[in-house]
Amino acid sequence: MMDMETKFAGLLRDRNLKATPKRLELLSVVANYHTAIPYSELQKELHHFDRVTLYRTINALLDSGIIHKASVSSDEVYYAMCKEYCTSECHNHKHVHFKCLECLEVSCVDVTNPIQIQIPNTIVKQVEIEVSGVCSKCI
Amino acid sequence: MMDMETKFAGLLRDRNLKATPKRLELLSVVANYHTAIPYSELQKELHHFDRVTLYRTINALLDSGIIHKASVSSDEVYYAMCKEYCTSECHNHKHVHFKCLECLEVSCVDVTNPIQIQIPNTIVKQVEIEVSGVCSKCI
DNA sequence: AGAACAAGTGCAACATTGTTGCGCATTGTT
DNA sequence: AACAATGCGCAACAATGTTGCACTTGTTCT
Repeated sequence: MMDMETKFAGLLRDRNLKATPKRLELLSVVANYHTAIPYSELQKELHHFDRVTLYRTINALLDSGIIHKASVSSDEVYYAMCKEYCTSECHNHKHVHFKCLECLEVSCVDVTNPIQIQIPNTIVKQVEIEVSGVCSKCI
Repeated sequence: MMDMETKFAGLLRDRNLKATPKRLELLSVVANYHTAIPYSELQKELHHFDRVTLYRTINALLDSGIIHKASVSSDEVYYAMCKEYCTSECHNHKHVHFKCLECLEVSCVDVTNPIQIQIPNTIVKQVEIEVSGVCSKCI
């Protein structure tokens, strides 16, 4: 089986991004974090990154659809790997973001039956759903 | 019929906030804007406010549930009046936020049939839905 | 394997926004 | 009218966003 690093390098090269050590490290941190990782945690784990490098690396990965952002209830920003193949134009997720109000963990939850939302006289292109509540561990 | 200013003063006093000219002016700007107002527009219309005053006024009104925030697709932040009676603990909206990708307007759209989301083994407390697409004017 | 080119990174610098403290001004009340 | 609680402007600092530029590194081509 292909190891993580090889897989990440492939993801990067597919999008014409160079597979640099910084990017591979950031991806490994994001991927190994059990849930969506808060920005502050990324900073902590990657404190040896220059602030600007962290900023640009995150942006590059967001733009190219390798990671995605989840900002539930407008406090801190969280990042997680994209599961499906996403591009800069279209982040296509069949999941919702769930934030536990107790432990503050944010996770991506797959939804079985796709959520249909129709708004009269409009074309709906993208739907983002952010749910907050209490997770199984905190009940 | 009660004029706007009197109505706004009532909203404020209900929540033990003083009905100051600044707050009344901000509320009138938010209420008279045809859709959800972007922060930059608030700044523009209220450039005679001190930066900190704008910040604290917005926060006070958010906290007390007189206005609410809509941040669709994580770019600029938008504000709109709360239609139902909200409190700091519970913003209770039966609407979704719709952002037109063409004209960039954000509006609150009422949904007729409430959206039910269930996640196994969790307690769902709040659901926020942000939709983007093309509005009727831009089709 | 090495050269050449395109892309990535660190540093410096500046802009914007968030946040707090404090003294003065204003509102709502007695 | 006067008092107390709250709101407001100013100053100051922190955090983050953003850009330019010089140096380094990954990738490709030979």
